[in-house]
Amino acid sequence: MSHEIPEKPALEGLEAKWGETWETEGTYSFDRARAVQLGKESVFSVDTPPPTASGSLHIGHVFSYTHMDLAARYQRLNGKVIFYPMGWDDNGLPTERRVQNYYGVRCDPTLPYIDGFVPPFEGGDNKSSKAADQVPISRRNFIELCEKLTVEDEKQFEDLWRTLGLSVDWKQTYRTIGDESQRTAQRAFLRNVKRGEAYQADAPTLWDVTFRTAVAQAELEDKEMPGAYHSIVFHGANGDITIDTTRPELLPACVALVAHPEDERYKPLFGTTVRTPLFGVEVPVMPHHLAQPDKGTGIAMVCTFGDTTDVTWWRELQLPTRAIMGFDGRIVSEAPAGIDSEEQRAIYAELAGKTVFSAKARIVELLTESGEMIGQARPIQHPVKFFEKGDKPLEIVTTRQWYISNGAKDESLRSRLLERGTQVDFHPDFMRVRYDNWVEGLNGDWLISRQRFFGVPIPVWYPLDADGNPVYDSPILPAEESLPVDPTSQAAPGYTEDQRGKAGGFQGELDIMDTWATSSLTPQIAGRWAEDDELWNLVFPYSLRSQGQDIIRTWLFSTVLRAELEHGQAPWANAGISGFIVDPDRKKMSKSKGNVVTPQGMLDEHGSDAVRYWAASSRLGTDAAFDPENPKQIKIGRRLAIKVLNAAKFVYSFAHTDGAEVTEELDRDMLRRLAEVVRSATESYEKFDHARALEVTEQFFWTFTDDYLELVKERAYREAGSEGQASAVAALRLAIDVFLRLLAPVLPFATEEVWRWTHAGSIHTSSWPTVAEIPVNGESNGLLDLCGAALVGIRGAKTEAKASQKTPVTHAVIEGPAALAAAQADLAAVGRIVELELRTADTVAVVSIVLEEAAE
RNA sequence: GGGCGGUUAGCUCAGGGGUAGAGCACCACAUUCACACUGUGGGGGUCGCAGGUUCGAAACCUGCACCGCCCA
Repeated sequence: MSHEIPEKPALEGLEAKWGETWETEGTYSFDRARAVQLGKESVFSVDTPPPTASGSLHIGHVFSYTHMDLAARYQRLNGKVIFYPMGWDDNGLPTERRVQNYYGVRCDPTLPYIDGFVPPFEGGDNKSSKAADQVPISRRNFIELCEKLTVEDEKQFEDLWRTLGLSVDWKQTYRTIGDESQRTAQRAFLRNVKRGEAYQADAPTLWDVTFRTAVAQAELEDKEMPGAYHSIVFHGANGDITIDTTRPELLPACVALVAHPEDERYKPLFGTTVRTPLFGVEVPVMPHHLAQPDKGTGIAMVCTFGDTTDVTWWRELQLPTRAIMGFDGRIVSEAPAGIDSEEQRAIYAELAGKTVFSAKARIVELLTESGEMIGQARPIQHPVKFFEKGDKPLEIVTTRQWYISNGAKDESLRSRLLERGTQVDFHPDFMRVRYDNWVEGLNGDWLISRQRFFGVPIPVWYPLDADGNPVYDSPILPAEESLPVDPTSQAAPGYTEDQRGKAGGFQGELDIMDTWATSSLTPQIAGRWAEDDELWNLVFPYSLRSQGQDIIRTWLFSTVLRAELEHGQAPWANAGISGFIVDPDRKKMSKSKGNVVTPQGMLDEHGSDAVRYWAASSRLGTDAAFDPENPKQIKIGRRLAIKVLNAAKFVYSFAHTDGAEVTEELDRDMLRRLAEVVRSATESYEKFDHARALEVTEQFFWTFTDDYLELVKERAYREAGSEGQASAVAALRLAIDVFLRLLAPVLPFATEEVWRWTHAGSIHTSSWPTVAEIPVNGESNGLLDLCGAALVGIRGAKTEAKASQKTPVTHAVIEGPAALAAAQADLAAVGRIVELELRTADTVAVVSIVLEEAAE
């Protein structure tokens, strides 16, 4: 049943109206039966980015998620069975931080659970508040709040995506903290362990002292920070040696001095030892190529650990460990090996318990008193490694952590990963280079354990020996059937809960997994890997991964890695990479600025089709400037959507003759042009070039309304079935039918509205237009363009005369190719020309035009 | 320091060896008969700079400058 054409069509309310209809009709549901029947080749599966359910969605999300939806909608119209799930990334640090601020609490795992706990407040301003003001609560209470808040966030996110018109199958949703995700993440991890791809190691680990957690390479960020060189004096057998350091507080952790092997100044010292100032610890002087002769005095002190170069020296020169940095970022109370005498211990005690900042100040005083520091500290700016979400510089501490091999130490794996990269079609292609660079630059395995609370538990236990010490080398693993498990609340297999923590018993792993360890498995989670083989085989490998360029090194890479380790193949055929949104002044849109205008506000104010048009007009991989004060592209999109409604309504107002043929030459030429647009738009969508498809469609649509529709409307107004009338109306209606489907991916609401005036079902489950369905196709004879040129001449003449376009013309002479004669009547009608004379010439020109005298 | 993109009209961008393009903005004109969230027309550019290839370069090559991003 078709709907009535409204008196005055409008965009307002279309989102709610059609969103509801699509939901009840199941327009975007994954049609599994059809997929099974037609086979995997018929399925177009999308690996969607689960947005972080911790803050708010911004305009950049709308941008890239629309790009993904355009591809899905095109493929759906093209007859594919679409598998288009949506997930929420709700585990991890961002959620913890948001919960802390929103409810004014913080997690203290040592506290007992409080039944019916009521947080001090709700709806904090989401700015970092002081830990001292937060109420400490148990891990279980904390996690309950995490779940409560993320469910609320996710509801809002879903509402926004529905308003935007994402053609997601809302029955296919998951949460990265949900049981299914935990089961998948733990299953994949267990298989990694069994194949030797996941392992534990005691290793220097980049450590964030604020969050008290280990940090992976992918989460690092360099920041330029002020620092200062301190010149301090070491004592050798043949005199003193001065070194420059920015970290004098690490002096007790000093294990060696290094200089470049070719550095003549220090060559004689290699192989000798020197004594550290204040502590008198004997350390070797050694050569290493990473020492920079031009930096400071050219000889550096190696501490365990000041920075990542120290780690390299420590490993390659096989130096001892004298760690002094605690997990809280304070100097540990016990002095390291080598500091043995009363006197030295007393000096060390002055530093113990101090923060890096205070320890530095005190040791400078001590060195100055002892005369072992030369001059004052000299301020410099230098890059310092930070956790990307952290506020304090990272420290390096030695801890036992879980790792997954990522090719950094395994050339065979690395080359396989590079190979997989070549098997994915990147859009645009140059984005592949970022993946390649990342893989080639990996220098450590993937650290996946995190000392946090809200995430997927690492599913292992450790047996305790007779002395009650954990035997890390023989972890106890759960059976896959028992997943998901939480080792902190469930007893290890073969043990009972009362053996927890007892000699001869077990202890559970406290750490959780890095959030990327879960989100790297989005294809497996959404496709129900190892749980629903039929579904899995239909959707994997996926057709498309869609994401932003900023997470190529994290999400894209880690997904390829997990797919390679688990399945030995690339996870997708295509990767569509969206650019990001920049301010009018070319800066990356910041939250503080971008949040002034919320996506929901944009959608409400301009309409979803208009916002989608804006996103669709940018190509993949291209950054888009966006000025919330003046959203030009959005307004243009809105105008297009309104034009679609009105043009269609106009066309449907003409008397229509069933089965009429398109006989008039002008009508036939318009259809030939339309066929060319269909061909071109199809080719563009096949290449994931939605912007090009939109451009060619839109351009011809305006030609269609401004020129063709004007040229034939007088003819179309005539009595039904009269000379040429039926031809015009048949051509108009066919063109609208085709245009609607060409524009449906970009303007799903306006096109659906119009489509239902004359069709029973949804436009979105109709079929993509083809050249074959247009009865006239082939090369255009140029008639429409000739008429367009003649129109410009006529209109120009009237504008020149400051006359209305409706002013009648008593006589006009138009030159042009002889073909123009085929449209003589239409030209005369649109120009209101009583007597139109055509003369043959190479180019179109209005030679003379005589306007009727004004009535008054 | 290495890599990747970019630099075309006031703005946002397309194009890509053969007469410089679109939309917006601007200016002028029109105005109730699909559309005022309107229609028509107009002005506006040494295509970042310097070399080279070519009959011909905005496009291809080389170098440089500047902007952005990624990695050291």
